Amino acid sequence: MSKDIFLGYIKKHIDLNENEESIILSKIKERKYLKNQFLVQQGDVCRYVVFIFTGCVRSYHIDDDGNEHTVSFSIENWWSSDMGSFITQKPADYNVQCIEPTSLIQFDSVLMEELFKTVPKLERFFRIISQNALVSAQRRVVNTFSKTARERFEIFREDYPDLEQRIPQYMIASYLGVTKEFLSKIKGQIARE
Amino acid sequence: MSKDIFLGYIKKHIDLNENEESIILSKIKERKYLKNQFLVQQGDVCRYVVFIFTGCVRSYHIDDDGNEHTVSFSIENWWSSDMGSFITQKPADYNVQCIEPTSLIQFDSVLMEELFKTVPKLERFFRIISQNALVSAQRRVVNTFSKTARERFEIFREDYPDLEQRIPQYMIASYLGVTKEFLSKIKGQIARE
DNA sequence: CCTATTTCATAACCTAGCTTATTTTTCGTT
DNA sequence: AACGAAAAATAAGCTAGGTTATGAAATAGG
Repeated sequence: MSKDIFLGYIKKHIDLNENEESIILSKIKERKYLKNQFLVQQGDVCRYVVFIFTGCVRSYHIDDDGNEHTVSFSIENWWSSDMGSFITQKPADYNVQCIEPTSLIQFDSVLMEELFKTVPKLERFFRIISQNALVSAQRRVVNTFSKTARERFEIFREDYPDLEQRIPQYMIASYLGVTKEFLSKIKGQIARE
Repeated sequence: MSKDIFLGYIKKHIDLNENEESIILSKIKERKYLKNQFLVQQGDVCRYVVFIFTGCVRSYHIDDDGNEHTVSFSIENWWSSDMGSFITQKPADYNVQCIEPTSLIQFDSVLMEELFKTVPKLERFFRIISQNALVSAQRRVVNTFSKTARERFEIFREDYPDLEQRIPQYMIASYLGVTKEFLSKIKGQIARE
């Protein structure tokens, strides 16, 4: 059952006894979204952190010129949220949108604080998760500066194996920080080799 | 005294009783570095997370072409480390180097785990710190894609008020993701307005 | 105080990646 | 199956930012 996958994921990082497990399960909610539905919209306050069972979710920012910039893709057994908005409860900088039908587990921000009080170990869990996310965000900054668009595309393919087949190309371009036209050119180049 | 500043900083995020304070103080070490000394060198394992009292520290990666890319500057009352190396105890991706004489507090990775056991609240503290750092790293990715170099320079000036006067310009360029020549051009432009 | 080294400015030329536009392909809907 | 809309390919011309080179100014040591 899907909640076992979820607890299993947490237990990779911290130990939980049965009591703690049931407290956690009582505070979370399983939920399904259709393709294109939003978990958060830029400007709204983000109320949830989610853990994804199946499907795929994209976080992206729309800038003043109307261009989209993808912050992350989240797939099976990954987390997603607008963390800044979630922790401050201020308006979100990002849209978080399903690009496939998605089933997931939801952590409400209020219930999350309660959960931290009753199961303080979860602080450790989210510390570890957050540190890992920080490390990869920093690596992405460096890659953006030190690698060409083509190299970043190849890194994307390694980081997200076969996600390329599941999502439109313009989203990949907006993740790499190039235009869709230029990504198309890169693919042409690669194909011709 | 400087350790009070340090505890005060922690107490902005979590409450500590006197006992907890003294446990923390017993596990940390105050230390001074000279200008240009390294806290970590790329390839070594990072053993410390540090909290800076005075001075300034820069984290940067040297890529395969020998170019430097600055990940972050850390000044008074900020944290610094190669987080990826620190938590995995694998070789560091970054150099962490003092660009001024610096006095700081050091958390050793082994003592840190002990500290988490005796003062579990600290998990919460580092969760919050890490989430904040994550949020700003993600914002930096988006800015890199959505803003011009000049706009990023202006954001740098806001994010790090008057740091510009303290450090060489080529380091700022490597933080913005441009060459020092181009940053010099930008400054010329701004001056001419 | 003087010298050597590092840093900064400027400028000419070059290229990765952007813009705009057109055509083709794919996909969702009826 | 067939239509319209979204996505992808391709290409010509353009620009933000890189490269290379040279000289001037600031710093650090001795």
